[in-house]
Amino acid sequence: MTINEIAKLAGVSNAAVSRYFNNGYVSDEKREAIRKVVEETGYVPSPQAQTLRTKKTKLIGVIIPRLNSTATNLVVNGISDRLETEGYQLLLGNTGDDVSKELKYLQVFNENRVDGVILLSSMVTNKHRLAIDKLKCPVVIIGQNVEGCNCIYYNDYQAVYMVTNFLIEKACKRIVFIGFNDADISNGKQRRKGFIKALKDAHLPCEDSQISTSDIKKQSGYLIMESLYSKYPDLDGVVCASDRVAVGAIKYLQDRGKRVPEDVKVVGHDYSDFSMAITPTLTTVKYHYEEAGAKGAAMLLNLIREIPISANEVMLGYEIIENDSTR
Amino acid sequence: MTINEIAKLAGVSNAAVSRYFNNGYVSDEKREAIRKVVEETGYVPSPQAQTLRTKKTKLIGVIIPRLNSTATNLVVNGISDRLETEGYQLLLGNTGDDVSKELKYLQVFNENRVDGVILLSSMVTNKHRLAIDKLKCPVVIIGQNVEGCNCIYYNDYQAVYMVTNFLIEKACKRIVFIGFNDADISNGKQRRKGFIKALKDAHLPCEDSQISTSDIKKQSGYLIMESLYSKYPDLDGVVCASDRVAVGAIKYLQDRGKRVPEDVKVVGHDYSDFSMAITPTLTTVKYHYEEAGAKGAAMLLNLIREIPISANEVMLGYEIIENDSTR
DNA sequence: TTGTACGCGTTATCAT
DNA sequence: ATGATAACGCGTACAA
Repeated sequence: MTINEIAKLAGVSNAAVSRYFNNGYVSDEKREAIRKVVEETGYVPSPQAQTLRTKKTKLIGVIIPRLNSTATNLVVNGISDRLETEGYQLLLGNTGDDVSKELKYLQVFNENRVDGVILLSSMVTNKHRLAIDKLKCPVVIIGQNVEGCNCIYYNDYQAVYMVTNFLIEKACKRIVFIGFNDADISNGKQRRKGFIKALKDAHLPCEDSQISTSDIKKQSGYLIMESLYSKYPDLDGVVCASDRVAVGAIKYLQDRGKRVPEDVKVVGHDYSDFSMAITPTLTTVKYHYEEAGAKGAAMLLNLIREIPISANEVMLGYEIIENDSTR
Repeated sequence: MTINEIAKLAGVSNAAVSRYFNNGYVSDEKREAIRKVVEETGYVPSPQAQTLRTKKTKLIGVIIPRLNSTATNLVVNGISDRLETEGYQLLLGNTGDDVSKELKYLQVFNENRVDGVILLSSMVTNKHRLAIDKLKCPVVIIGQNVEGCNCIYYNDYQAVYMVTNFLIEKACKRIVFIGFNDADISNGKQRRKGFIKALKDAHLPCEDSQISTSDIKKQSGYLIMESLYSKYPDLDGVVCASDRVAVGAIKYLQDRGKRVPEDVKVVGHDYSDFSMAITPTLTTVKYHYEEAGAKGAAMLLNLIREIPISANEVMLGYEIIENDSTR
């Protein structure tokens, strides 16, 4: 079904049908005739032919490492909700944790495939920067502060600073930190820095060996806690860079006969589903992921429409959710 | 950058460049000349113009209720991995749990927007069937057995039957079931049926009030367990249709002074992240979601390529993951 | 207000 | 093996 067939059926020219769908410079009678035929046939204009003419795809490329974390899910939901109301669709670039594919997708999305790109990368390198500069469409990065790029990110640094302070106020004296390993994300670094700053400001002991890193694997929270505990049997506070790790840590402490929160207070990060599921319920830090997605989408839309945006780098806040593990 | 500009730069005709990218009927010297120019310019053919000619979009529409469950994530990962290797991309239709949008997306995807559609619907109604029949491209449904449609689904019925038996073999005599509410999914029905059949086959008591349903909300597992316990203070086994509900149920039992698994054995469903995180670790049923995504994608590719497929309806197995909550 | 005619970038047909 | 050219479905400048 093409625009010409519709035109013939409605007894008008193809131009009239085109106008019917776009600017709308059509007399009432013809409009009605067209409407009827369109209704009957279920005709929908070919988006590819439209793109060929207009250079607009109404598509947004979204590059993600993998759909396996609450954070990613929420961000994508936020993006999707915002774009959907504007008639845009998401073209997914799932890299399966393969960083080289992030670059590949940046290239694939180049030549008029999408009107804009949202990148949820774990780590933006110089190669990324280069690929982004080559892009002909606007790009928004979510989750990291990359200088000179449009981005939405979280205040990891301050969040960890505050949550560590939170433990300090509850009279914790020997606090340890379980972060991400170095291969991981810049967020990890910020979180670690926040932890160190909080201890220093409170004049509490802060040795390198109080800080440990983990893979995001299953049992590692348990094992890391074991190692930390052997060094600091007097520890009374644990800050974890993720809820998953916190769960393992708590489990080790409990197996060891320590009571949480009476003997040791524990906080996690990211407000995952476990936080309410485990015993004791886990105090955690909630980032505004869905909002980040929505804000990123809104920023991208403005860039596409060449509407001036108020800020290229937007930092979002966080929220400390207090539960039983610190009471 | 267009194919004509490349042709001019390489000193050949546009047809030669086109052949270079497609069938490849080009002499070695010209091939090399083209390769060089393409390399230098970074030229990529316009997918829209290609589609206009070939009627192939290399896009697969994926309709999902929302990105908020492990199941959905895994299925989409499975789809994405399989399609990516074949040069297809995912066009996401996130309905935000609004069923009417499923129909909308089915229509949006119609007129040559995608080469095929994968539908992860919570419940396929007659309206869905109608919309699917109208589609000009093949459709695969994942997660439900819909007669006459291509689909991949799980053996919920047998899984619950087996896991209930599992409790029976461990000498449970009074087993209750917490399922989904009726508005939800056909899966819910199958799971309930499997439960009833297992009890009947074992000649155990099976009253209607042993079977309860829940929303997928936070605390409801806790509250439903409370209600069931008041009716059956002698209960010694609980089958839950989701891990989330199981967590709430266990919590209630523990608060009530019951020991899990010594006094009451509990099993969940879906092998979510909590299953290993809580105490006791949760025995659960794992469905092969990622495999379902991959198989669905493979089936769709065959349909698109008009390769005969061995079966239109594929049922996948499951796995009982035994943990401490039933030991 | 309406219709004709051209061009968007590509593939495919047809001569050569 | 190669190149000129028509055709895909649409939007729009232009003439009417």
